Amino acid sequence: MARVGVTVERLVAAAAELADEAGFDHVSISALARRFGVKDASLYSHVRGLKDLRTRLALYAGEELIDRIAAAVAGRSGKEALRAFAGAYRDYALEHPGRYAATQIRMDQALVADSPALHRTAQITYGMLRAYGLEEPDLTDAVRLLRSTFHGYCLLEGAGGFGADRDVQASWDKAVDALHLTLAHWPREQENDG
Amino acid sequence: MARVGVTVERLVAAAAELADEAGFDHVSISALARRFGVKDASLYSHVRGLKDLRTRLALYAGEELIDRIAAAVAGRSGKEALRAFAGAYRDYALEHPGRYAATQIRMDQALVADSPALHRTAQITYGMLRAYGLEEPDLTDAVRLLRSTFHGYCLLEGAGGFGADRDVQASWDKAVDALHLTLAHWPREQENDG
DNA sequence: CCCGCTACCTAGGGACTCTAGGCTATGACC
DNA sequence: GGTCATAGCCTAGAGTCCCTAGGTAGCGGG
Repeated sequence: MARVGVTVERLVAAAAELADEAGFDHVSISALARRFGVKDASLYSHVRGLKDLRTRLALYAGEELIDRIAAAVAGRSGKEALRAFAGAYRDYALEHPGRYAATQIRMDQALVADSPALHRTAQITYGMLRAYGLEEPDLTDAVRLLRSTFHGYCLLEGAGGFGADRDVQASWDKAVDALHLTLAHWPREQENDG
Repeated sequence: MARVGVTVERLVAAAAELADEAGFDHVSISALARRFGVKDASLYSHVRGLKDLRTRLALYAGEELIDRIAAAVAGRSGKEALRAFAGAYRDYALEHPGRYAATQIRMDQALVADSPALHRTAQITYGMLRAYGLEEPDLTDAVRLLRSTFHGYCLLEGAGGFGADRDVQASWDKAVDALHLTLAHWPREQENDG
């Protein structure tokens, strides 16, 4: 009985490929087993089950994503940093739709809390915003706005939600410009008279 | 053999409830059949299959959502309209997470094209933005930015993605204020020098 | 009244998750 | 170089789900 050499690492890497090829919700134990030429049941000695596999994939993808963002942002600040952040984010989401989808699943709060990727993400995002001179709670509000916009944009674009006859890259650039202005002129309380 | 009286309408309504209770991806033919006290196979005379059911649910939820938004926006303009739009959007997403998730699935392009809800959505959104005096392609860019931000915010909030110790409602209000300023001072080409 | 349609049924195939329990190749230790 | 533990793979089987094919019961219209 030849041993194929399945390990958790190879399993997660294969799951990542499979996610990008077939979509995140097509990542299944049996599909993965097929890919390794092995029976379903064999994978349960490496991974606790489908949920466990998907969680591992999510953490893996989250780390890849923040690595790319960190590399892009390094040495830049202000608008340059924002553009680099946004570009790296969107590129990853479009290049790796399955992995990106994986980063969005709801995980055990315990797992999320002590994930180093999450900490790095927060650190880098807050660091980037430092140039705009915001203070709490505006800082948190701004982070939420940025994350939401990036996330929503990539999801909608990936889902083919932008049907209009307008170049998406140009639209995205404009959105980033607009966000930059928003951050630079963040609404103060006295302006909040709408 | 007592007839329960299953119809497409009752099926979709039950699917909507089930989606909100158990999550969109727990909407299944068999769960629905159980709910009606009927065998799985019986539903296939009302609905072509799971995909068909989900598509119907998506269109149903999309119409509910735009109805709410239209009612909220009616008679308002500018910042008032933006706030009403945003509020109705987020309220729906939070009250009906399953239905909201349903609106985000990828559907047959043919079905999307002649969905009245989609047309109304576009109409109302562009109408709301008219107050800001934008012209194409800025108008489309602005619509995309708004949709992305609203969508991303609701998804992240719904998924428990906002862990920081800051009131989400206040954060949301601030984001809407920021978007208003963004629309009011939309970046022109000559400012795009960063 | 019975004919046809519709609403429901049984039966069954195929895919997937997961558990229980068994065999074997591999590497460590005597 | 034997033997032993364990890790890596297996078969078998239960349970869930989607979906098809073909059969039957209730209900309204001629």
